[in-house]
Amino acid sequence: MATLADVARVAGVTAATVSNVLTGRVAVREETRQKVLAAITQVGYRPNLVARGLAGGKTFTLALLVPSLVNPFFAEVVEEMEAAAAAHDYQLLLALSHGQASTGTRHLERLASRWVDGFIVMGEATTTRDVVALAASGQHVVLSVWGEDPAALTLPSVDIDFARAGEIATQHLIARGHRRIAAIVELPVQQTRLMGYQRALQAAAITVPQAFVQRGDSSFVSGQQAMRTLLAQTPPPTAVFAGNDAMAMGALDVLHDAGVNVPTTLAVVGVDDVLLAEHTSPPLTTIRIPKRELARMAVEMVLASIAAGASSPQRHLLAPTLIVRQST
Amino acid sequence: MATLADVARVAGVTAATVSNVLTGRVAVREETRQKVLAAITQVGYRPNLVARGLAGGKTFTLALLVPSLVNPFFAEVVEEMEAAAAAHDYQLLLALSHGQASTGTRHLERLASRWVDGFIVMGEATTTRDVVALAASGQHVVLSVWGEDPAALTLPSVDIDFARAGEIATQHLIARGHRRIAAIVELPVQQTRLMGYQRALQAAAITVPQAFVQRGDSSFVSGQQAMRTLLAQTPPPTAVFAGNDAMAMGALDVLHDAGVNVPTTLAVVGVDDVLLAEHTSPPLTTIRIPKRELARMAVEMVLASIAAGASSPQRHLLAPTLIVRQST
DNA sequence: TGTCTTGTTTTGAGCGCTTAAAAGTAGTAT
DNA sequence: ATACTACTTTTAAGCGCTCAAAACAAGACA
Repeated sequence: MATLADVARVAGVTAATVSNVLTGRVAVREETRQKVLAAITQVGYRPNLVARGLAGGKTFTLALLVPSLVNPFFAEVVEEMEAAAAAHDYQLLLALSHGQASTGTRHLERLASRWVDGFIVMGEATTTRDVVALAASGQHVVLSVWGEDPAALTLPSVDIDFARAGEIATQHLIARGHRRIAAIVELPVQQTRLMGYQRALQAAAITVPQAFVQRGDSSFVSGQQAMRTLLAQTPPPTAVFAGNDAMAMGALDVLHDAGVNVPTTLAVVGVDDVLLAEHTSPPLTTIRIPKRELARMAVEMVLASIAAGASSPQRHLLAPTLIVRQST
Repeated sequence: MATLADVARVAGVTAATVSNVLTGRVAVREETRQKVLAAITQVGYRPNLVARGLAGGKTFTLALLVPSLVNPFFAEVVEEMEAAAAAHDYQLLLALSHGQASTGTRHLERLASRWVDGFIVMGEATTTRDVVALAASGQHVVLSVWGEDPAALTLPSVDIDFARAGEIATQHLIARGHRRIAAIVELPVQQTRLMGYQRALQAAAITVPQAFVQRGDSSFVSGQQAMRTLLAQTPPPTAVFAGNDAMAMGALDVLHDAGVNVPTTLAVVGVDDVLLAEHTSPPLTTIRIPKRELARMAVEMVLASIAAGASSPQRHLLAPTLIVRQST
């Protein structure tokens, strides 16, 4: 691989001049510039980013620590983050905790060895203690989808207003005339959605039996089970708010098999707006999460933090929107 | 951030000695070793991997170029690759082509600036020309899920035997007594699956009308459309081989709405074995792709290539397996 | 003709680490 | 006491690039 020195030799100048041409930091006579440019293409020079990183203290790399890619939510957000980073000529170093905070911690330790310019840590892929320590050590960290940990409040973050998601979903059901509204949520992960659900009910002065709140684990199967339990109650609910689309789809499946008409007899609303939600029968009413905005904002925030040299602990809360289809 | 020199000062030795303790390349007296180790924890030293990369010529980073993460197949494979890489203390630099080969090319160019020790390029995320050039320039490249391009045959690769997938799916349908077997495939991407389908038919001396081969784009919706077209034929097929599960699910959906009994009147088999395949009604018979093995092999292969200094152009073809459920 | 400017290029140090070779430091054989 | 060995540690030269400061050139000005 050709180096700066090679280019310099061919162009008959010094390495510094070539560097000046490349960075544009210092003016270079046009004639020399052309000579250097010609030499660059002649020897097929490509800058060594490692050397540049060492000399300049910047690697143009962002570390992204995420729990998992099997979860399509994260997969989609990561996809967008990559695009956003690439748009700023940044590369993404991907680290997955695979659902284990200890794995996330280990990754963070390796990454902290002055590798990357900034960190985006999502979905509690490690402990709050770790990220706070990381930020305290002078690294640029942005949190995303981080839940309610008060210790994390000092760090910049961009989150989804999941309480609002639960609230507008439930408000929608109420507006449709429902009063016996059940919920299927995974706790503690979906705690805030549940709170939004409860807030909406309270605002409408509606009370529901304790057993109307069923727990799931965000999977299709758990949605099925919860729905069966809800159907067994007397009287059963006339509407169900599911914490995510997978569980909502499980519920739809059970209702279908049980011959319960959706939405006439029982309405269902989910959260996520996954691709398949449009194609269930009936098509699923759901809450759309602004994943793209989430991704872009997170990237912009770390980059801004890096550019500014310090991070202003801004906290953004992105609002979800209701997508009405035929399940309500 | 503390440096080697800081540690050296505290331990009362020279930087080289600290380096020797760290790398273990040269023996160090036990007493000195302890002093150095103590100094390391005292100053909270973490090696600067950029500097190490520059000095040692190895960055312990692998570049992963993939078309997209929205496709759950890639998401899952990337997840496994990350785990495999991490197990070898390697980090993954993620680059997505977002379905555009030109984007992939651009990524490759940046990455080639001596950044990474090796490359894994999947799903034709760039042109074969690019990867061949990359390998020719001395980089360690492993291809995966690369289709049939003869120009790529010189490069090491690990692929899925998709022809075999189409074949065993079709053989399964034939064994179930079907003879009027249709196919829904995305071309050219799923060309090999189609070939496997045709091979199985031919081996059983079965001929089907031209119109039994329908094209889709791997989406749920395209599966629906293709299925409607197939149902309109007289006589319609008694079995359908779909190139992936999403299209198979679309087909199931149409059959369900049309009141066609599955599998009695019409059998359906997909490819992928996505999580949801187990939960369709009826549960989908499909072909499972060994994603984990694919991921692990790809990583092992680049690492082996890096370790050896040269790449042996091994080509691995992983066999898929039939998962029989209730749709056939 | 000598001194300033202004514009352009070079010098040289340094980023933090690795590594081969040189220099010490015993301990053992002669 | 001297020469050899076997260990340990240090020296010093990079890896490829950036960047501030110095050096140089040449035209402008007095």
